[in-house]
Amino acid sequence: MPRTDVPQTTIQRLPLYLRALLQAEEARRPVVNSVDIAEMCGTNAAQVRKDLSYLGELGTRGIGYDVEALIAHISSVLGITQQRRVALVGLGRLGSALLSYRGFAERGFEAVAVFDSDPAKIGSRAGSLTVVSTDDFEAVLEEQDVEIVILTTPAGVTQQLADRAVAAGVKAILNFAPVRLTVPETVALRQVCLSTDLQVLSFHLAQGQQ
Amino acid sequence: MPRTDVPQTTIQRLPLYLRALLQAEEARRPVVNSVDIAEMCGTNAAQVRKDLSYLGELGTRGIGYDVEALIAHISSVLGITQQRRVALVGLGRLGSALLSYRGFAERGFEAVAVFDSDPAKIGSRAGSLTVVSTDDFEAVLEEQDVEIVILTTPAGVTQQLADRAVAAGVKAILNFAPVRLTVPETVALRQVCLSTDLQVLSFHLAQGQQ
DNA sequence: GCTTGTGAACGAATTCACAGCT
DNA sequence: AGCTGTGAATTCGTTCACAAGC
Repeated sequence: MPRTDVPQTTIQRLPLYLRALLQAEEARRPVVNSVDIAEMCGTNAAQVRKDLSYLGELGTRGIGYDVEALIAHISSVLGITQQRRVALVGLGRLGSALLSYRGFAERGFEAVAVFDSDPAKIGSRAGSLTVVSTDDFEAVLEEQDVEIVILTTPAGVTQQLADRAVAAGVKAILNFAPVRLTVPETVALRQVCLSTDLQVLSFHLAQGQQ
Repeated sequence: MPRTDVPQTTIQRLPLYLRALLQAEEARRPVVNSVDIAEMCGTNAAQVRKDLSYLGELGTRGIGYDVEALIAHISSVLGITQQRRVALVGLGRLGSALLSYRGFAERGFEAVAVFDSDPAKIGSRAGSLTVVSTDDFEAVLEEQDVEIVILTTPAGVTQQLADRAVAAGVKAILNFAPVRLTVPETVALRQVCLSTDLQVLSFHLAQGQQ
């Protein structure tokens, strides 16, 4: 089970494969082969086989991959067999959208705390949760045993909140604020920049029209 | 001006450099060097120089890069010196959040149409725009000369809307729906999957706790 | 002296092609 | 016969290290 030296790029494709497999499960297909998965994901079969081979010998030669077993295995590698406790910081429009996004809950991510600094929002309801002041950030993070923090806060305060989250023992951060965060090596960090994608598209437009 | 063979990875970093440069401009710094940019972006200086060298000889040896000039040049390569006309499809929570996101307007992306299929929303106001029925999709896309379509629609209808957008002459699509879209080679496509990032973080958590 | 721009070295990821199993 | 798993080949991207220029 050589989980450690799985290439970064492979890890990023695992959620994609998982989605394809869940579709196959939905369609009551017991088995799929690498060509099927590749078609559903927009990659090629060799890539799929190579990626899956990093996780072990999961297929059967001459047959393909057992859908149920492969779902279980990928879920296990991604660490989503257990619920992951998530806190959302910043209940603006984006924060609210993420909080109500079913895709998170479906993949085993459970929102257990919502923070905001706006007194008008503190104490109000957000889904099944009550909005908490960022004054109580560390205390609630520890109390709720939060593993992942999602930041949708204004750029200026985000690094500081990240630092506090790290100090409170949070081990993973998903940042939507348009700033480059610095965190210790031991903390996993993903930065999502929504306007980057538009700019990349714009580049291709500029190419196309010469 | 060898814009064509700029590596994909470099293109993805250009928005990052641009943001750093805009910060430097804000701070009234006339010149920055590759070390400065690297620090602001969390990369290394060699990477910055190599990336920028793909766009031409933009720096001055012994000095660095002129902030204003470099902003202008990167903006030009990214094709955001002109306004880009964008349409949003699907005015759910995520759609609303994106519509009100200042980061888009700041980078030259102008929302010129908003679509939804919900009769309750059609005709209502969204920012300065009126929500239009997807029945009128093609007509309005052409009339408004839309270049980029952002899809935040339910998975099931998304491919179909993408096809219609392509048929209406749209040349770039940003897809937030959790489906893999198929579009012609000539159309630029970016897929954003919000739950992928959480799953990648979860993988690292699973690693950490062994 | 300082900093860019870039060939060359290196490393990582993808693709190929086929041996090995069912 | 069919499909996986994987070394080998290739492509792609990053980093090094230094010559060229201010």
